[in-house]
Amino acid sequence: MKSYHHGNLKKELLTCALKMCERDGYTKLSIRSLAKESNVSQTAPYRHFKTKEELYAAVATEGFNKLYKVMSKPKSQDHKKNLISSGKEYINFGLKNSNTYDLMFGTAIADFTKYPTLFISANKLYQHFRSEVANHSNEKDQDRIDEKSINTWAKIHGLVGLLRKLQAVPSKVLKIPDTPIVAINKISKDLDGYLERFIEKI
Amino acid sequence: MKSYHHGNLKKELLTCALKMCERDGYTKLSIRSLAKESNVSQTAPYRHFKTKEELYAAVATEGFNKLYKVMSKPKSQDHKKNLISSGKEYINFGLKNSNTYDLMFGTAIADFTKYPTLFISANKLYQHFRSEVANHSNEKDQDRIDEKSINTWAKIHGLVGLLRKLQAVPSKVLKIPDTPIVAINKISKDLDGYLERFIEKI
DNA sequence: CTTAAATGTGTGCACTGTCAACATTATAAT
DNA sequence: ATTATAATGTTGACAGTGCACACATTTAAG
Repeated sequence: MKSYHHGNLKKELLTCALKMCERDGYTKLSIRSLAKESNVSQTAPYRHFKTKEELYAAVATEGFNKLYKVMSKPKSQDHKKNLISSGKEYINFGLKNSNTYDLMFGTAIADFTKYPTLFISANKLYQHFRSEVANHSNEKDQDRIDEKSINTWAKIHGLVGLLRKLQAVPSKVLKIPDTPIVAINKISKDLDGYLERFIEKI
Repeated sequence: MKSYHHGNLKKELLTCALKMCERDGYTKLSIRSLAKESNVSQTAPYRHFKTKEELYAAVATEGFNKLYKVMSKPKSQDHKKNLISSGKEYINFGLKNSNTYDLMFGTAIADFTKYPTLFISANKLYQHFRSEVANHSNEKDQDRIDEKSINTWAKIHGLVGLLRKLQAVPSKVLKIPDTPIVAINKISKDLDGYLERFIEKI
């Protein structure tokens, strides 16, 4: 016997959306399918998410919060190790939650500043990351810290993109020479060593 | 007086699709709107592109060819300058053709190997880029060249993503402290210097 | 206790990808 | 040259989509 009013629909929609997004990709996540999977009428979600982009933003926010959580786990005193560990967590997140990752770092949400909570969550993550870069590089100049942070982030982010292409590709392609696939495949087999080497150069 | 058969519809659809993709973004590029804008019936494009993804692949292929063209322009004997110039061309392309860029490097087309011409075009671009990295770094070991290529590409690609976020954001946000936006804004103001510095470290 | 706000449902519109049936034209086989 | 066939175009239909509107029910504020 269910009541007319759900009571906690927004939260339930959100967790359901997260699950669906990760399962099917955000392009398949529709407001209607979300409603159906939550056993609620087609237009009920509109009471909680005014547009589809707002739903996207909510899912992405959760993503940033999750990623922040794993990247800000208690760390050692070894700043280099910390940074490497964070890098690994980031890459791992990008590979395991690749559909949510798309939403967070793709172009589905053009302007983050339209969604304050999303903006804040994303910034919190950046600030944490930046502080780790600062600690490791032992730098004082703020501009240099900024640049190093951007450098490092850009590279890890780019790497995630490439590793995902690798995942998508049928395995027989791994042997076709002169493709970026073989190069990235080599890296993926020694990700730890790779990270070590490139953090060295920050 | 137009005849029943168009004669060269495929090519015309493709150029029209390129234009529409760049103008409105690939999410807005629908087979039906493409048909309408080409003054042809709703389902006519299906004779030339079996699915929407195949249309995407065709547009992306054109994108890779264009990018290859600008990156492989005749160069000097100075390998470092060449690489910097290529990097600039890449970034410029990503910012000016940002919607096509999404299609080329995003996740709209999961598996490139399903579309041989696309796969070939993308690989040709990579090979050229890789040769420039090899020339500049004066390296012989193929694995190292691969890694340097991936490094460099990942970083430039990541940078393009960040610069695009910057473009999307309202200008007043540029001053909010502790955001990646201010950091990337600083870099964008001296892109040449930035590229110079980071190529130095390859 | 009444009234307004919040939250749910149902219906409808314009759009989408894709398919099947059909019309016309170009091309290849005889 | 005629004919069969393949290529290319049109029409109509189906299910799914975002979203706006009117309506129902419940909650909360006065």
